[in-house]
Amino acid sequence: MRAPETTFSYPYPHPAVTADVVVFTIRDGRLSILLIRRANPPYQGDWALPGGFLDIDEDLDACAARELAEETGISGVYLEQLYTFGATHRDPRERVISVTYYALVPQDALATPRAASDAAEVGWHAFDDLTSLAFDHTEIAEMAHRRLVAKLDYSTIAFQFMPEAFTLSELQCVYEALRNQPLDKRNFRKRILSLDLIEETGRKRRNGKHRPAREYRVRHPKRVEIIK
Amino acid sequence: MRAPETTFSYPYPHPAVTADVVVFTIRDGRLSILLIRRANPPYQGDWALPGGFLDIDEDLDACAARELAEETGISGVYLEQLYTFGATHRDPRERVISVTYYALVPQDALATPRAASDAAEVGWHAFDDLTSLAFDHTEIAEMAHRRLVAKLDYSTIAFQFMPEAFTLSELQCVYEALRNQPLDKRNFRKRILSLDLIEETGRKRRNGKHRPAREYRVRHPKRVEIIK
DNA sequence: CTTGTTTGGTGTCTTAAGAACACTATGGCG
DNA sequence: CGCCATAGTGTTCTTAAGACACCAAACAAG
Repeated sequence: MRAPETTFSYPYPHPAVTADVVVFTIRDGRLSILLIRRANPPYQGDWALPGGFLDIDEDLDACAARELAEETGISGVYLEQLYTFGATHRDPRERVISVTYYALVPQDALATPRAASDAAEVGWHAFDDLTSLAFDHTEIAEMAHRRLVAKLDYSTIAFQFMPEAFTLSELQCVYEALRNQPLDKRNFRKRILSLDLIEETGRKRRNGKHRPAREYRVRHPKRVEIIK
Repeated sequence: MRAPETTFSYPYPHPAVTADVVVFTIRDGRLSILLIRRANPPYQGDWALPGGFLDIDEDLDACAARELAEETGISGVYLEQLYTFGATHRDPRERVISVTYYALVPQDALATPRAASDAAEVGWHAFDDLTSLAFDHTEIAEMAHRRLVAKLDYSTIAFQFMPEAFTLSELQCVYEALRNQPLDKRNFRKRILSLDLIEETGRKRRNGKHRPAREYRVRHPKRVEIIK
């Protein structure tokens, strides 16, 4: 932290710049996002997206990744720039330009959110149950959702929600949660397998008193490709 | 303009924010973009995208539209936010975050670019012939191009290049210039007409010593819809 | 006024992709 | 050993996309 008497001066007014992140996962078959309850004004007590101010010598992507790690303990996940919001009075304190990102966290993820150092409340919320968020964060979350759903159809982005090993039924659940509609099992498996993006691990998953399912893994887990 | 002794101070460093615009049109069947030759350092004499600093009480979209109008005389065209570039040393003077946009200008457009008040050189350049631009503007232009080509397939964005009245052959030329490949005339017309987005004006266009072409207009010229 | 040249305008068949649809297989449990 | 729950598998039909060739209208030239 800087000494309080230090200031930074410019010949023209400059806005502040933040990176804010919409963190998605699938929990119990429902699309959910990670929110932080604000400890201070403005919007004290409201839920908000994780994020924070850009360091002056830090790239935008790095800022988003750092804020995500600091505030939620999540790192190493898929992170993509979404859109930049800068309406003049979106933050009552000063002019703030928010460069927003969205992140996708694998289902299982040990990624149980750890509270930030300042012990703010952090938690997953089903996307469909969102009440209104701080600032313009509701609008941001909705745009992230539209982008995510759109990308389902022409990229391999859904695999970013999967753990290292998974079954085809689990993968289908993810697609169904995102599209909010049931899919035909045979058509789904046919299409996914024809893409040749996943392979069998050779193991089986026993998940109850019924036939066990084959386990699969993604061939290139970090890659998000455009398909079709 | 402000008095030079005025300064603006903040307890933390703030970056500058600009809006820069990739302006596309189709000229002589070739995709072209509008560039400005820089009159001052850095990159003096190089070609750059139109754009400039955000006013502190101005929305981002308004800034892009204003800079476009001021520097090129173009207004009232399709304008969409593209991506935000903020690498730490992309501008040698100070930390600058560039919120980029792309604009589409109708073919005919009286939109002959008028030079800005400071009489900088402004001109159209075929996209395929671009040499390297100032700052990271080459990268920005390439991303805008990728976005534009992608949107061709799932939106009605191409109509933004068309004048009020046009022929199907002209429309096909636009698609061919953007996709950089010839299209089958019959299949093209079948698909376009089946979308029910254009209608005949009733007039014909005489364009030489051959059969005249029917004129069409877009039903909702300002609307860009997602199709399929 | 006939002919040639140039671009405008049209339909059918083939092929590929997506949608609909129902039964057998395997393991756990009682 | 029989029941229950989820895993796994092919075919048919429908729809969209791609390939492909000729006649029409205006003008110019002779």
